[in-house]
Amino acid sequence: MNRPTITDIARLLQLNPSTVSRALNNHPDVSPETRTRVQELAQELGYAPNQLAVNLRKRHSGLIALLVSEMNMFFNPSVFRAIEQEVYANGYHLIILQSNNTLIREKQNVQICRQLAVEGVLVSLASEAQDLSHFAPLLDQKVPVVFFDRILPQNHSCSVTIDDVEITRLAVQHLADKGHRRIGGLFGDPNLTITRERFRGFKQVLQELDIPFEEKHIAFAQDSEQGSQQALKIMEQEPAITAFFTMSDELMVGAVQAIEQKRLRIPEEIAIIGISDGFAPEFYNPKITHIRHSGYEVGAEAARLLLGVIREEIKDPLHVQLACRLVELGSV
Amino acid sequence: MNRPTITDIARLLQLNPSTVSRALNNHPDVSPETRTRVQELAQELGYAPNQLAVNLRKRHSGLIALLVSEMNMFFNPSVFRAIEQEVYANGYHLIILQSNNTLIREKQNVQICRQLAVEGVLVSLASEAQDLSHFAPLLDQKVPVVFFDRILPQNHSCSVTIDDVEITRLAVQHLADKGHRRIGGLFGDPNLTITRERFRGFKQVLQELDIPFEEKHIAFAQDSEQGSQQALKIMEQEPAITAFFTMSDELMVGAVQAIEQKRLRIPEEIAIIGISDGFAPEFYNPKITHIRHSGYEVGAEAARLLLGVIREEIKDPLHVQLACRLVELGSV
DNA sequence: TTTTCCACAGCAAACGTTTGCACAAACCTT
DNA sequence: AAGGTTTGTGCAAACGTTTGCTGTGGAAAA
Repeated sequence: MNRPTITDIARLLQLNPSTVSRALNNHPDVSPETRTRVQELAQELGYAPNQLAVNLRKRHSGLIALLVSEMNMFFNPSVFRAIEQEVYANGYHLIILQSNNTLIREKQNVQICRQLAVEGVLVSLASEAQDLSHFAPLLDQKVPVVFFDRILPQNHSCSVTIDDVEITRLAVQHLADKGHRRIGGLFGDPNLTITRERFRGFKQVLQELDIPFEEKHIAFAQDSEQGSQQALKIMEQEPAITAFFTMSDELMVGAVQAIEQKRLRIPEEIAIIGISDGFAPEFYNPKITHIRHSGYEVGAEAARLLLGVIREEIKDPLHVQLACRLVELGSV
Repeated sequence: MNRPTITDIARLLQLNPSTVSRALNNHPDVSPETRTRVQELAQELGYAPNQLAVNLRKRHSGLIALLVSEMNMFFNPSVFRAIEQEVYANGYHLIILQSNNTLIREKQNVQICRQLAVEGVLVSLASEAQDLSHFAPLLDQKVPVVFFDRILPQNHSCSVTIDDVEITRLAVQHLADKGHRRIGGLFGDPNLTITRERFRGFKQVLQELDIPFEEKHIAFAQDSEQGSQQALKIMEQEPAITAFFTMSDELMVGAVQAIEQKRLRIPEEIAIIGISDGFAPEFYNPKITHIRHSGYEVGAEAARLLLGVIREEIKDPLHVQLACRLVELGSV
């Protein structure tokens, strides 16, 4: 037995499909009597509108796309949850497209968005993306786009990030307050704005504190494993290091591994401070002191902005920077 | 400037829309000459088919839905990645629906699937779901459904799980091999089949090993926090406990917290063994011995099954149980 | 009673594709 | 040269809704 359509209901009730449609949508033009007749029969038949037809007719899809580099355990679940909730609460559905950090996939994903007639796009850029030209197909069609987390500075759409310079300032300042002056720094993919900003912040704060910046104190790494190796290398080249700053949970995990491998005690022999929005700092003993920012908030804010743009409540590109705070645990 | 349609191209080329359609779809009925003429113009205009219209006409959406309780860091990212990749590689798109573990939301989500005419559904059940009656709307329409991870036994669709009894057997056996006979057990939501099965396995293995089962050695908890409290309670009621078995990463984290709070050393004073598919066991020092199963594999297998059913390559309900293995690290 | 207006329902077109069928021209058969 | 087949294209309907417009009957106003 096939799904009933509006036309089926119309036939059964000796009505015109248009009347049935209006009745179901509570259009004022239809009498209360027919309205209930229609709605009751619809209920009885288990009628559900064919969204495909509605979409075509209304020329929209009810879809919002999330373009993301990849799902990993460190950042995304909370961001993701926030986005899904916000999007769902507003009657849209979310479709996920991963780029695996490649530009080609990101381009394809943009095309997919266009084909599916998504009504808005949330983007956390692939690390390969050096500019935003591949988003032109969407922007040309006036599809609202909001960038978050991994963004590029030169964007004319809304964006949501955290204040990367401020975040490193908080971290390094805290280390300095505790007397550390030889500070190792572990940074992520140098292609990402987020990395560049945090690195810039790091250098800036050192300068403000009159601590000389040294190349051999810092390193870039793509993941935990590399982070661990780089941390080891730093400690070997400069045994006088008394503290590590790590710009992400992944790198923090790597650094702790290296420290444990060196059999150094935290915080007595070496301190470590990170940036986190997840559970990772709580896993360790002592727990890791870190600057906390909320992935959930980033996601929620990004989704809210996007919905605002879709509803045309927001006209101009807004660049939101979320605040964060120092969480003192036992690692410094 | 609006997006060009097939009709636009037809007009420009003095052709019928149907011919253009066929040309674009490489239908053999169209001459090579017109085919290239059409395709070149399409290229030039940046034509992309209106998927909404295609969907309506073809009566499908190209969408696969993922119904999941909620995104948390412990299980889902890897499952999720696998699913997205598999689904994407086969030309479908993924839409995510969270139930927040409530039955109401799960019912709504089923309705949404029906409305959007999704072509297949992957389900990890909400803990409130006691039966599968609310999936009837989908099954009636012959929409392929595959259950994974959190399933119910009485299902007539495909399912992918891990062998829960076997997994606990491996764990408890390992503890016993190391001489432990007073073993605490931490279990999750008792409404879930996964919990029941693991609990059943736990008792069964104890019996096989001639270890008496005691109520006060075990507890159920919904999250890390509760897990920690319950572990404390167990240790206080029964100080002779020498080992903990935890059925999930969340609970393992809770148990370790409790153990650290009691200032007991792992593994000298108390052992712990878990079940994991993630990084959590690696975070600790010593790393936590655990039974490893692959979330990625679960996701990939579930997606493959679903695609098989969609393509009608798989006719009968298949119940796949994935293998797992003991990973000996330092906690036992 | 006639006019005006409103409430309600129907008609038909439209959204952009796809596809079964018809048809013409060109190509092979004998 | 007549018939049959192939090749390429067009026609029109269909997918299930929504919506501007038209039209009707009856109530209210004159």
